[in-house]
Amino acid sequence: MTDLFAPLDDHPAYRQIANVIEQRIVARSLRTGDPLPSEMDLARQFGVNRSTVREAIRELETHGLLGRVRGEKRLRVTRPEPKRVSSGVSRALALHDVTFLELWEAMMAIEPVAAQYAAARRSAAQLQALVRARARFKREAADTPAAVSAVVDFFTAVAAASGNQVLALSQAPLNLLLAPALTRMIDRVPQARARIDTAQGKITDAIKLRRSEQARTWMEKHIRDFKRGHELEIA
Amino acid sequence: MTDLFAPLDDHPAYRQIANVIEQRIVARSLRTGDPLPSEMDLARQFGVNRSTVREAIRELETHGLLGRVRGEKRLRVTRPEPKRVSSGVSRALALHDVTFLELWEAMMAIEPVAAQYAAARRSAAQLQALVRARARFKREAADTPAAVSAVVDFFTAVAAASGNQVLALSQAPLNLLLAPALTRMIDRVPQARARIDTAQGKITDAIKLRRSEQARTWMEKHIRDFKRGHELEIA
DNA sequence: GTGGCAAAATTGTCCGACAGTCCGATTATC
DNA sequence: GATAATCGGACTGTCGGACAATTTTGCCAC
Repeated sequence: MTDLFAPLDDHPAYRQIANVIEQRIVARSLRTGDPLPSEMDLARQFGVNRSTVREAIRELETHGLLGRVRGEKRLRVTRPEPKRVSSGVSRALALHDVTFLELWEAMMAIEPVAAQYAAARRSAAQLQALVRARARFKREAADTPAAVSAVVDFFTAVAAASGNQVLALSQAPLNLLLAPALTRMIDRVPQARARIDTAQGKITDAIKLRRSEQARTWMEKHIRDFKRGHELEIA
Repeated sequence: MTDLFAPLDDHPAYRQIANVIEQRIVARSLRTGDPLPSEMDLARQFGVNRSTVREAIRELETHGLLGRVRGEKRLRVTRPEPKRVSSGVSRALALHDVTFLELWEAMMAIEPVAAQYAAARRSAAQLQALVRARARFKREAADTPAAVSAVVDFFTAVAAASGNQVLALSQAPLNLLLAPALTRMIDRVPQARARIDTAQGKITDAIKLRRSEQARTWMEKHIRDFKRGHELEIA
């Protein structure tokens, strides 16, 4: 049944090095903001060639664990930004051909809860961001890509206002997947814009007034509307 | 407010190349399973050195867009596996110092919904996986790391059975974050194991009998228990 | 301390090389 | 004829060295 011998996978050097550095970062022995030693230095320390170190570094860089502040040359330890991480997730999901229904169900699970916590915990600045995203949607409603981007920003702002990083990071990939679906929908369903505007208004008000239950309920209605819109669109 | 001009970041060649290949993959012009041309070939096509190509390839490899089947030498286009993707997310979250409460709130949003859909849609095989994970927990309850891993597997099996890839992928990082918290808790709260066992039993039964509402309710109770356990633990 | 400047260090890219290994074709064996 | 052993080519992982462009650093004058 169970194999007697596990296949031994040889880790190439660049992967081993990446792992070692990654563990240092996760263990906080290399802390956020610390500059990384130079490539030559690392090569010396690990006893490998600089090319090998570079390949290892690329790995960590794409994970968002290393990065450089603009105009600077040396790499520093960075905290992976939600935006970067979530774009990877949504690309993965896109490649797995997720259906609109799958996306919708996940949104239905997350967004209302995020709205609820946002009402309870939003800061003034977070409310501001919400209001701005909403204003932008009103202002640029005619320009489809801009309008869609404003909707995405609105959701992002709600998630950020929830004060819960896990929710925010779980939600972020959904936005990126929503964008294309919403783009199609918003152009083909005439009443879509008005309904989005209404819902965003109600949600914003509830969050402003710290009415958790209302925020949650309106977000639910809002998301439900997306499903109706999608059904109208494909009909 | 918004800057008029975005700072133009000069993309190094290896990043540009990575982007080009990535777009080909996302656009499906390179399809899953296709072998990638050899490094030398790519270098020739892009007009750069092989070292540069290699750095580009590392990026795509860590994103899970490229990989190789064991024992094979050439890279192939791969679909990013949830496991790989979610480990990146959870590492990001860990580095952002998420609190137990944040994690718990997110679990509370996702897991009950996943259980509900699982009851409605699980296949026989998926139910099997669930039952097996549960059995493993009972069997290895004494061995803390094994028990924790069994709990994680149980949650993963529920999410998989939900038939919703988005939910599954949103849930996966939560598991990885849960593990350390659960490890501490399970050892310090005597009744934890019994309560987990009860809850898993109820959830499994509900999913087996396709009782969506019951599955959801019991999962909610189960997750709530984690919070109580955590409060007991730190008390 | 501040500003300016030249030297040293660092990154991005290139070239060439070599051992180990995988693959395909050819040849040897039953 | 089918299978097994063999061989050469192709490819990857790693190495060493090199060079232009740019950043960082050390130093000096103010």
